Amino acid sequence: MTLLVDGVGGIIVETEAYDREDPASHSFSGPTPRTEVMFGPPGRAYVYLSYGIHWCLNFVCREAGHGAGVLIRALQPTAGVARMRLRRQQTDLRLLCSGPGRLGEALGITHALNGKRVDRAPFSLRAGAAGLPVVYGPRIGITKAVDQPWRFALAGSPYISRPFPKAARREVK
DNA sequence: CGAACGATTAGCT
DNA sequence: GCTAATCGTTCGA
Repeated sequence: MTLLVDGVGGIIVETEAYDREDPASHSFSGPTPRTEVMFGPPGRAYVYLSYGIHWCLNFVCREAGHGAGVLIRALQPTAGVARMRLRRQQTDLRLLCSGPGRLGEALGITHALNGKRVDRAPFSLRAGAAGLPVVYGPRIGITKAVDQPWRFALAGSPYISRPFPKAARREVK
């Protein structure tokens, strides 16, 4: 899909899934002031601060109260590129949104968007091409549940945050 | 109330 | 490949 925030964004090329019974998920230990949005209705933005520095964007998934989400890890920039370059102080297109923190900075994600519906302004979400090859493998930067292959990406995209292991699986979605 | 810990990135080796 | 930067959240005392 194509994700825009205030008209700025691109094609989602990398994501990770997090679920309630998942030790790597913020929702694992139940609702807290930080994670309560994850336990609300689906289709909302869950925004959290990573390492005290980076605002990261997730979409709340599954039924209300479940506590699942998808971390948006990378975009192929297509809209508002000049604005993203300014925000990121970065000219290389491939380094604009290739990682959840970079993406957050490029799209102007802050805590103010936490809990907002992703089908309303300032968000825009639009379906893109179907039938593209998807690779999946281990998630990045976690220490628990490392065996869950819940990182997904558009196969061959140069805009993902890190390469996949050689053994990564592939399927057509 | 204090301390440890990150769903990361940038910069250097 | 390794590490500092940096601060809200969480957990134990």
